[in-house]
Amino acid sequence: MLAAERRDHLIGLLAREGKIVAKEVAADLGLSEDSVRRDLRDLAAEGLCQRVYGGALPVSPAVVDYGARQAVAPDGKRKVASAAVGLVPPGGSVILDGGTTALAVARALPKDLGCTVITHSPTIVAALLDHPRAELFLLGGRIFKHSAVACGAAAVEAAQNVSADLCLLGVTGVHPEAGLTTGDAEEAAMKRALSARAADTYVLASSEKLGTASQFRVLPWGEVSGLITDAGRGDAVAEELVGLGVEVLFAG
Amino acid sequence: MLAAERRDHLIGLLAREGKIVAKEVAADLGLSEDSVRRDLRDLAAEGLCQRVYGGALPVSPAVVDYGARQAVAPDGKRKVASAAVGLVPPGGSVILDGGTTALAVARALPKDLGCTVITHSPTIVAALLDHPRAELFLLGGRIFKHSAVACGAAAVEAAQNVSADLCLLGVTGVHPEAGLTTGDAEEAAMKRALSARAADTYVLASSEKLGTASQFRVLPWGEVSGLITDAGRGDAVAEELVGLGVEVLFAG
DNA sequence: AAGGTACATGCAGAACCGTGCAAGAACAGG
DNA sequence: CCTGTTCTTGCACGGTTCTGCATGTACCTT
Repeated sequence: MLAAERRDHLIGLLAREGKIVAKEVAADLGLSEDSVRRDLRDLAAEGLCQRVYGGALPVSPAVVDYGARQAVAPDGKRKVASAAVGLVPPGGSVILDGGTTALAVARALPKDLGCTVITHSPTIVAALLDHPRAELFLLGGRIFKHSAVACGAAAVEAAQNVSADLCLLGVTGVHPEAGLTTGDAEEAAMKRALSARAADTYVLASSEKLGTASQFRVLPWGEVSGLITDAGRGDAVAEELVGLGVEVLFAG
Repeated sequence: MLAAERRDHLIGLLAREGKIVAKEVAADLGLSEDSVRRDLRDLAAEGLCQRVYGGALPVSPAVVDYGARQAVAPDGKRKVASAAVGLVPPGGSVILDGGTTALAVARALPKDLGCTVITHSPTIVAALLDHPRAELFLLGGRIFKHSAVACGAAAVEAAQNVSADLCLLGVTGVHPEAGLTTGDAEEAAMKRALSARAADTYVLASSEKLGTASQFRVLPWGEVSGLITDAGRGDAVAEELVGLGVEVLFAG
């Protein structure tokens, strides 16, 4: 048994079983406990495991259930997200808004898609860390805890320095007359700033938002390229928007 | 069952069930009540649970998952983090670096502490979203996926617009001659930029980093206010640093 | 107040750890 | 092919830590 092979075995064991007992492993592999202990010591020094009395534990016990804790988006948002992913130009750049629908888009992005994602949401960044070919650019600023995104003057200013092919915007209200609205003035301003930096802006609108309006206007219909919704083709509000000349993409 | 594993189990149990009955747990795990009691005593001494007659309760019913979150950081980092939290001036501002040790600091911050936290790490932001009285400012820029922080020219530039009372810096190498080092040039530059914006800079150095050096220098000893480590008072490297005039805070 | 339960402490045996050392394997250079 | 060096491995040893039991005390319940 090669030393490196043994190390890999230990790491694998740790991931599978969640713990390592030096004595047991030594017996299994038919070598001395000293060697196992030495390996564990080395791994711990590299931060790959946590050495404890009797064996070792993963650095973070949470890794075991990591996969399970990814909450699934409601069906509607997932449909909208899938359709939105289709608009992202491979090799191009996209500005992703914050919010749960945009997060669904991030999660729906193919893992090996090569593109630049610009966002003011730390959550979106976290969701895309494991996309090796995606370039991430984070817009900083004061954090609005309510929606966990950067807003305010600094964030708007940071947005002035980027541009992109596409902007995917989440809103809370989509109304034929009121236009696109959201519940916070700062957020509305930020969304405007983001939209202004992209060639095309599409709005992510799961069906429950159609026909509703919030307090602060984000954009009038004239300044968005289109709307993505999971509402059916017969939906009254959607049809009204089509009548106004809005390009509506029916997802699902 | 490993001793450390048992401790984690207890913490998890406490978080899930809200209480621990020593007798039951001992029977469940098939070991003596003495061991369980000893563990509970130790946990209570670290402030991770409240010892009561018959078992244990969470330190505060409000923060049921506090202990569980603390548990994900290895012991050394947790100690360093606890000591670092003591340096944060209430009502003041602190620049928090990225990395697992800094994350441990964020998690160790009292939930109702009123202060301004400036960081280039989306992960840190996420960890502090549930601190209602903490003001968060995120420094944006190109995301380095390896360590999940914003780096590069834009991030350094963003840092120029902030200042703080304290900067808590994580590094990968702490060496008496080589100074503070890290494995990436961009990150090193970013750390320098952060440090320059704070009145005081303290380095978070869990014991396994003492005496090691990485490729890129972050700062020489003259430019840091002090170092926080969980190494013992007799540690050779720590003592050498004290001899060099570095203020070393022994957490423990 | 009394009985039972939980607790802290001390102790002994066992398990575990780090270190030093020597034997052997792998390897580079002559 | 031989030789010296380096690295790895297993063993021995002294020290540390853990564990269960016994004992006397503190606490809760009735």
